[in-house]
Amino acid sequence: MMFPSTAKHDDAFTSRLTASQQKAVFHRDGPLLVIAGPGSGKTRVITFRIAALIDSGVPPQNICAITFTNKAADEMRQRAFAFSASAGAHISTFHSLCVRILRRYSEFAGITPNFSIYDDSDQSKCVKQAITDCNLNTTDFSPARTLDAISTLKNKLIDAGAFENQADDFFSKTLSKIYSRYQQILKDLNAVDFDDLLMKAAFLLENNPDVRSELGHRYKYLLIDEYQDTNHAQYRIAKALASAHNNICATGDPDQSIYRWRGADIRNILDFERDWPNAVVVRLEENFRSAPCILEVADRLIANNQSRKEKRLIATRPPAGKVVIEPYEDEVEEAFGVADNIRRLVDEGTSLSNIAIFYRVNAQSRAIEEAFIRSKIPYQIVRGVEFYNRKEIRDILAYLKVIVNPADKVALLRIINTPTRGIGKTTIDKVQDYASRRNISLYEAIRAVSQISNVPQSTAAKLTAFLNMVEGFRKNDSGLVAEMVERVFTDSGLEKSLIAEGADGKDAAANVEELISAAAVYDKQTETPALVDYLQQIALFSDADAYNASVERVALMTLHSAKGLEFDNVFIVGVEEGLLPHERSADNDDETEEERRLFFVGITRAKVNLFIAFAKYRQIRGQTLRTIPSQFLFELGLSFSESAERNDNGYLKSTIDNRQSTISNHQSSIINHKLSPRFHRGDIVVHKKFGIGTVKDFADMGDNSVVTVAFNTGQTKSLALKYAKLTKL
DNA sequence: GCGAGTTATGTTTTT
DNA sequence: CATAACTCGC
Repeated sequence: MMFPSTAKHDDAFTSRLTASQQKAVFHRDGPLLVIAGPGSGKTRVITFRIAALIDSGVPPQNICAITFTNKAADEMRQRAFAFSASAGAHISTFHSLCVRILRRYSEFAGITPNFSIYDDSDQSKCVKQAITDCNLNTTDFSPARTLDAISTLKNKLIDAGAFENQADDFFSKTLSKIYSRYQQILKDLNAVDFDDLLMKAAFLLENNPDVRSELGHRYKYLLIDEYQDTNHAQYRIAKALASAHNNICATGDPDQSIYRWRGADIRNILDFERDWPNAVVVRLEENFRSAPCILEVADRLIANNQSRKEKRLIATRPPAGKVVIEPYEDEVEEAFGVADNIRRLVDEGTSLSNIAIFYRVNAQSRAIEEAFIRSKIPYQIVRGVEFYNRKEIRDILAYLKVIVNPADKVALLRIINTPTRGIGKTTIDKVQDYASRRNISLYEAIRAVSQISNVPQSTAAKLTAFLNMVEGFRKNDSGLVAEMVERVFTDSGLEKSLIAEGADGKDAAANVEELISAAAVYDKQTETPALVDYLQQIALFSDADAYNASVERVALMTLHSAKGLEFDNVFIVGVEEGLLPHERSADNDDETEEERRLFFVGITRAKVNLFIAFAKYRQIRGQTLRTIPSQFLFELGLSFSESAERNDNGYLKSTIDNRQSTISNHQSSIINHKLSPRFHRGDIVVHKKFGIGTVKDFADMGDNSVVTVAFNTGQTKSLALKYAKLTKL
C-alpha cells in the first residue's frame, strides 16, 4: 500500500516513511509498542496506522484512537481523514471516551446520563461539605490536600469501599470517612469528578463482561498516544478494551513523562512487553524536528536522569540555528530581552506563529505580557480553561447545568440568587434544611416550597418564580446550545444586571457573546447537538486546546501545555532553582527527574533556535528574591557559567539600552564543535569545579561523548566531555 | 437581604 | 500579591 504523495498536505505528512515507521504503520494484528524520542513521528505513525488499517479493509468505526488532548484528537481526525475515509473512527482523549461509555451504559455505573462533571472548584465545595458532615474542620483537613489524596486513590482504582477496608491508622480512617461522604454527595447531585470518569468506566468495563465484549467488538483496534503519561485507571481501561483482541498499539517516550504528580505511572510503558506477551516493539530514534545543536543539549540534559533507559536522539536535520543561554537582571529585563530577540527574529523574516515562550508556572506570563504589550508584539496566551472560569461564563454554565441536571446543587446554589432576586442565605438554609429532612433534592424542595412552614409567602413566591423560569428553559430545549445560552442570558436577568454594572459589565457581556458564538460553532459541527453533550465536552477542555496555530501571534504557554507541539523558535524563561526545578520537588529525586524531563520536553519543541533565559532577581509573591541558576543549566554542557559569573561581577549592564552588549556576551554560550579526548573506566580525573574523581562510565559518541565521574565530594555526575574541562591525572 | 470593606489565606503543573 | 471568605452596617 502507498500513501498518496500528490495530496496537498504539509511536508511532514507527505514525506516518506522510514523503515521503522513503516514497520509500525503496517503492523497488522496483536500488541505493538512504539518507543520513540521527541520529533520522531510517533503521532504521525498512529495517524498513518489508522489510514493503513482502513485501507486494508477495517471499517473506521472499529478503530479507537486515544490522544492526550482534545486538540491533538482534532488534528489527528483531520489528518487521518485526509489520507483515508476515516470518518466514524473514534478519536478522543481517555476522558472523552469514558464520558461516552458512561453515558451509553450509565445504568451500570449508578448514574443517569445527564450527569454533571465537576471541576476543582465544584469538587472543593463538595469536599468541604463532606469534611463538615464528618464533624471535622477544614483547618485540620485541608480541602485541597484531601482532594489530592482522594484523587490519588481514584487514579489507583481504590474506591471508597476498598479504602475503608485497608485504612488502618487514624488518618486513613478519617480520610476514608470523608472519601465515602464525598462520593455520596456527588452521587446525590448526579455528578462525577474528573477521576470518577476514569474510575467508573474502568469498573464498569471490568465488572460487566457483556459491556466489555460489546465495546471490544466495537473497537477492534485500540491506539494510544502518549502512553507514558497514562495512569493506572487508564491502563486498566485500555487493558479491558483490548482484552478481546489484543490489538493494542501504544506509542510513547519515557523521557517525556511529565504527569507523575497526576497519577501517571511510567511502569505502564516500561512493562508493556510483560503485560502484552508477543508485543512487537518498534523504536524510532531518528529526530526529524530539531537542529543537531538542540538535540545535543537535550541529550546531555536527560542523560542526568538515573532511572532511565538510555536512548539516542539521532539528528537528521542539517546543522542550523543556535542554542543560547541568556542571563538577565530580573523578570522584567528577561521579558524585554525576549521581546528584543523576537524583534530581531521578525526582522530576519520569521513569522510570529513560529515563536513560542514556555514557562514553568502560569504567573510568569504576566511579565512577558507586559513587555509584549509595550513592545507591540502580538501574542496569544494558551489558557483554554481561563475563559470558562470567568464569573459570568460560570454563571451561564450553571444555569445550563441545572437545566440538564436539576440535582446539581452546586450549580443551583450558584444561580438561585444570581442575579440577585431576593433569595438570601436564611431562605436557602430553610429550604436546604427541609430538603435534607425529607431526603429530597434542593430543587424538589423549592418545588414544594409552599409546604415549608417558616418561609414567608413573599419569599416563597420568589422561589416559585425562579423555579418556573428554569422549568420554562427545560421545556423549550431544542438541543441547540447557542439558542439556549441566549435565552438564559436575557430571561435570567443576567444581561440586565451586567449592563447595569457599567464598563466591567460590558466586558462580561462581550464574553457571554463569545460563549454564544462558540456554542453556535458546536451546534453547527455536531450531528445531534445537545445541552448535556455540550456541557460534558467543555468540562474536559484543557489549556492546550486553546492554542491556535494559524494566527500571527507569539504563543505563551506552560511547559506542560507545550507537549506535542513544535516551533522554529523556542524561548524557555525562568530557568532557576525553585522554578525549574520547582521548589515543591526539591527534596525528592524522582520529582527532580520529572522536572528535568519537563525541561527536556520544552527544549525538544524547538526546531531551529532555542533561547534559555534566567534572571538574577525575581519577584515572587510580591518580594524580590535573589535566585540561583538552575542545576539543569549546568547539565546542558554549555559554558554559560562563565557569562553568569561575569554577570555577577556586574559586567553585564541590565538596562535595555545595553542589551547589545548582553547579546555579544552570549556568543560564548553558543555551541561550537571541537574534538574531545577519550576516557576509560577507572581513570582518575580532575574537574575545575568538582575536584578529583574516578571515571565510572564513558559513552563514546565522538564529539558528544559523555563521561560519568564519581567525585570525591560524594556526588556522581554525567558530564559532556567537550564542555566539562576534565583533565586526566 | 445586600454589598462595601476588611481580613485571612494560599500560592505548580491539568484531564 | 491576589483573591477568597467573612463581617458588619444599612
